[in-house]
Amino acid sequence: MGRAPCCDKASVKRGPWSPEEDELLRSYVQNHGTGGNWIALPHKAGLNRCGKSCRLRWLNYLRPDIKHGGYTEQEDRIICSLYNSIGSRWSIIASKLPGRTDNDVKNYWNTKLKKKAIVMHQQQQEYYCHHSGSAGGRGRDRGALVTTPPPVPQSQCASMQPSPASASSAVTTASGSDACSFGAMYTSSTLQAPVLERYDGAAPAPHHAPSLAEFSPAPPTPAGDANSWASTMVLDDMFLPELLGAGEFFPPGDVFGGGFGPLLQDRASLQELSACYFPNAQAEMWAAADHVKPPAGMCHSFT
DNA sequence: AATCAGCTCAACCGCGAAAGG
DNA sequence: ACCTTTCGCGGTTGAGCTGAT
Repeated sequence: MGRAPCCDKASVKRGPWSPEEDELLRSYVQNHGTGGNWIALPHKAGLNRCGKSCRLRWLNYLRPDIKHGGYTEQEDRIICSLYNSIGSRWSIIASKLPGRTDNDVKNYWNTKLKKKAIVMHQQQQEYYCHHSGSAGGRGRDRGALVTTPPPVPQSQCASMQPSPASASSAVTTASGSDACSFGAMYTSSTLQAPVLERYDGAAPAPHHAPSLAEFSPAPPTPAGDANSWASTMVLDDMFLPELLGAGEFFPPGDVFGGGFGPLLQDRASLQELSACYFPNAQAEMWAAADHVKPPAGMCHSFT
């Protein structure tokens, strides 16, 4: 037997909201708040709507300070960076983007950003396929902890496992293309069987910023080109630790902490979030870097 | 002008988690 | 400890829009 519906779907209005309904809901919430009970709210507000529908309408559309459309390139990068790190945890991603809702971010990703990222990934895979003999050099000489995926032949793309990010989600429905796109970036299922490798090459120059040509699957493309943008976007995520200097908390080059670096307001949050979503990887890092101690009281604000 | 395909995004659905009795 | 109710989340759907043919 299935779960009882939250309301009688036959008797409540469904579909698009009218301006009158919007005004009713807006004025009620502004005057009375939600009262902590969305189920009872529509009746009190004089709306013939399901409580869940009211909640969704308020959160995604009527709430003040909501921004619609007009995503900046920085927001694009944040979304892609977080998606790489934690997968489709849209509420968390949206919480790092003031004025954006999880639904909005999710739609934006599904309709626009994903395509850009896939184009980038396809280029990158071609590169790895053609340079598989030197795959170990991916991490480059940065003295950094990085995940070290084996080169992924394009023919294996369809059968790839979900990325670690997707695996971290309770609802894992990553499509083959998604898994292919992002699994190949940070593969080897860090959550299930962490494989962290330390590269102990020559010490890098301080704040060494890898050039796109050094890592890119394709020759640098003209500025403004979509592929160039996509490549830069994801590559930034891998090297964000350097950009933000997160090495004090995380071993330099850590892709997990790095992805969140510029997004969180303080480094404690950065560390906390990383530990919550990648406990195995975090333990590895603590073990590998004796100057990093696991703090008490993890996962208060992100789970 | 008509038709079609692709895209966008608001809204819905169902599930797990959390809260409360 | 258990059950019920509610919340919050992520995936999916479909109506409307837009551009191509």
